[in-house]
Amino acid sequence: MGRAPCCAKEGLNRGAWTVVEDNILTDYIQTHGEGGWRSIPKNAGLKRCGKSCRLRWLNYLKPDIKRGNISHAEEDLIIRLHRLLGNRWSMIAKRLPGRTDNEIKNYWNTNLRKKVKGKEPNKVDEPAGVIRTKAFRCTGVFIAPQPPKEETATLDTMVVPEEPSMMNQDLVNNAATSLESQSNDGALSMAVPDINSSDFSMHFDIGDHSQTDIFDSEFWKACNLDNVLEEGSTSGDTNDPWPSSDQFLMFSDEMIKDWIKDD
DNA sequence: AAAGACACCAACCGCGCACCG
DNA sequence: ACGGTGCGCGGTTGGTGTCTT
Repeated sequence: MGRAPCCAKEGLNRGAWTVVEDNILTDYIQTHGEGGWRSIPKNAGLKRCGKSCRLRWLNYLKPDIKRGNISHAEEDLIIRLHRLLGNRWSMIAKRLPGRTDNEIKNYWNTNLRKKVKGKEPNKVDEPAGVIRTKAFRCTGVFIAPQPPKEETATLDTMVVPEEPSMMNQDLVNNAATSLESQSNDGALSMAVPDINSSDFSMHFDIGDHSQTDIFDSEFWKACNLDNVLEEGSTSGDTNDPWPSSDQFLMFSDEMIKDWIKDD
């Protein structure tokens, strides 16, 4: 028995959406909210598949969608995240507010793939060392101190800002506590560092927690890393939260190798 | 100016997962 | 525990615009 199609294909419009269809869908969702995609075409009077409606809304009509002109900082972040995550476009998109997975995927395929391949000729589409969010295990995270000013941060440098306002001892303590409390199997441990120490660094084992868990974790929030990104914005646009290329949170190759180590 | 090649990107497709009864 | 349903994801396709010859 095959899988039932998501909707009957007969009598449905296909291809590019018209302005009228866009308006109908927008009006309907603004009135009734997102969700229930399968029922939207019928209720809104659209001759479209529910999936198609969802895609159109999420990738094009949604009000907070930022279109076009992917900045240098965004491009930089996409490359870095792709290096970490591979083709996990939705995860990458989550770190780029206003950008959709489809847009990032297209941008990668049309612009960045060539660029990255050119820089790293031996790379395949899915770079070695990407974090597979399900199959791979992340066993440790190491946060290194900020490099000296004159030292240019590389793709392999993970940076945490020095300013106490962004990351103070309380936050670090809270981060450790919150992340540990999220570990229900006791697999996680973390040494709380002294951030005033000149060789401040944090290293902790995170057991079976995935990359997704890290991004969504209280730890990430407690470390105020999203604010760190905002502080680093270089575009001058207050809606553009993205930092300059030397201010990103990155993971060293060593860490990545450790994460993907098959145990 | 015309035709072919190439680039871009919106949309489609099929699969897997989560949820619910 | 199981099957059905809805949703989200990543890969792919195809239409359209732009560039090159």
